[in-house]
Amino acid sequence: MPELPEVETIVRGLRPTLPGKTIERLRILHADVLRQPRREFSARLKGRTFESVDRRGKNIVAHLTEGVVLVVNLGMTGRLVWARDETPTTHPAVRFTVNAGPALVYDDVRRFGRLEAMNETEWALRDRDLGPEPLSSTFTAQRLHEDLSRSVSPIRSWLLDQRRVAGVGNIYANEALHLAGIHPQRSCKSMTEGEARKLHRALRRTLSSAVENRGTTLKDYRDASGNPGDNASRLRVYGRGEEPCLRCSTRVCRLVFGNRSAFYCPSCQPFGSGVTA
DNA sequence: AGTGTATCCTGCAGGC
DNA sequence: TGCCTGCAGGATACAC
Repeated sequence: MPELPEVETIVRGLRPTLPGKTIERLRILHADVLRQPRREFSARLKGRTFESVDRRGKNIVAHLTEGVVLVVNLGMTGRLVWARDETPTTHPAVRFTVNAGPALVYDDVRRFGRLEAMNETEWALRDRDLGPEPLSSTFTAQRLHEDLSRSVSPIRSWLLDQRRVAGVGNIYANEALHLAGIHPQRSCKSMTEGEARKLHRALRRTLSSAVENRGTTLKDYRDASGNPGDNASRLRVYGRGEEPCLRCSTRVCRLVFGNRSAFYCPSCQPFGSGVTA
């Protein structure tokens, strides 16, 4: 659910309010969202003060005093929200009581999300396994083309692999491939330099415009204040199976592989040429 | 190395 | 109304 634009929106919402807050108490209502024993999680965080909040891929990364790093991956339905009356939390899993203002609540219907408190060294190791940030200057069309040339995976599967590119999920992978005119099952190494450049541009455009629209809310996603995003109406193919392509009116197809739905326009994204390269 | 499959969970929509 | 099935934005472990 929450991909790069949604996590970025949450982080931007937390930035003005979270730093300076000290965790006074933690209540763990569902320990299965923790990646470590609950006592260790609590001991590392209790009494620490938030200093900054960042995003890495789909992870919220909060830095606290004494070198403690809180990493939150929201899974499908996770939310990190301030507990206020206008944004009721239906499935709270962890509640952080802070020294001033409302509590910070990790709420997650399906509990696929994960939280972990670690030190800087542990975080550096985790960070190293993630691919480049698609909106950063280190992510170039040339690098993308080189990386693609080493894989025989279908391009959609490759885009979802967080070790290749960090932050892309099923919605934006499908959207970017449509914008780039590339079939989701095309093999990575069949990608020409021109196609890699198109895909590079499509990824950046798709993700940055979704950030501007504060993320895509299909059902569950909410920002740190509990508000939905505005990007859902901008989706061109995701969730639009059987509906006409907004570009050419051909019926959008739905295909399942890698255990996920892929949506594409067979006319704008032909499987066609270059497949067996 | 890569892929398909199952798994962790709950909720919702659709068919009967 | 109830029951059943399939589906959902993610990550990971397993066998092959």
